[in-house]
Amino acid sequence: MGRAPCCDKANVKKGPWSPEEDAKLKAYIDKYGTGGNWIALPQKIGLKRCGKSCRLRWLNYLRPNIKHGGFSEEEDNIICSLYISIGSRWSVIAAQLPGRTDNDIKNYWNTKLKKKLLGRRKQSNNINRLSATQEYPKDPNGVDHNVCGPVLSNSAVERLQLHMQLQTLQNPNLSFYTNPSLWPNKLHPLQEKMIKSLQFMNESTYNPNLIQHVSQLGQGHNCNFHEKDYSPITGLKIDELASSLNGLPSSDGMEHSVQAELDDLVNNKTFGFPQQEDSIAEFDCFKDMDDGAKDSLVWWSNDLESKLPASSNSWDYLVGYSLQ
DNA sequence: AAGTGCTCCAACCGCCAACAG
DNA sequence: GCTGTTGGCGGTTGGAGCACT
Repeated sequence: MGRAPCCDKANVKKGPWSPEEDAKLKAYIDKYGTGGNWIALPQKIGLKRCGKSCRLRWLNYLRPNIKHGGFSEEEDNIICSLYISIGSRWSVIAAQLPGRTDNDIKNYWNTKLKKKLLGRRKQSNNINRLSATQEYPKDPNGVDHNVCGPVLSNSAVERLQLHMQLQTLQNPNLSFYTNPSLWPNKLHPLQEKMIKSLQFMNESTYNPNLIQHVSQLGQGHNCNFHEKDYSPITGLKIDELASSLNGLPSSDGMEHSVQAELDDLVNNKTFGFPQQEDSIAEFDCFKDMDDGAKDSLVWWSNDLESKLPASSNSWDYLVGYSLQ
């Protein structure tokens, strides 16, 4: 048995709001406020609308100081940076943009900004190919062991792709993605995984040199890594690379929740990598590692922590950091 | 001019967390 | 602690308007 509906669906009007309905709702709220109960409000003012619909109409269109359309370049940058950092948490993003609503930002992102930043050509095709055509071997228990394969979620891939473009635009010489001299001799399996994911994305944005570099490193993932194999990419935006990997599915196929990501970020924990050894062990390809190799996995997060000031445990810092 | 496809966005839907009783 | 109600949120849809053939 499902939950009771919030209103009598048969007796409520749906669809676009008329000017008269808008006027009624606005006049009432201006005079009395919402009364703390949206569900009861439409009855009080004689509107045949669902309370939720009234709330949405008020929040998105009728309340004062709402801006529609005409997003500035600065707002574009903020939206993009926050989307990369925290994903589709539109209410959080809207809170950083006075006068904008989450619905407006969501629509703007989905219809314009995403296309503007990622480009339309082949994006959907390649993303779909990535998610729909890849098949991974499973053991008899149905567990996917191919965690070294290109299995980033669409959201993670999209955010990563955006991130690459932004960083490359901002500082091509210091971008990990475009500067071969900054690549380590041997990539971490997760780095390889990330880059292999990019092979399925828009050809206009991934870096062929990087892909070639990965190919030259060999196809296999023996996962017998040693500390010396991972030269830290000194001075690079390792934090950004690591944060781009947020959303990696764990071995049970469940994606890291965005809330958990944000919590980790604001609490100055790892960027995309679990610090605890137990958590690392969840990745099947880490199971055969010796302790030293496991220890080497934390260099991304350690490097990040060295970059973050002690006072970075705040949302403001996170936003500022992502906008750098 | 008519048909078709695409874009945009207002509004809806369903899930979940918080809260009150 | 349990249950029902409400608010809040993100994903999705429907349709109006526009562009193209």
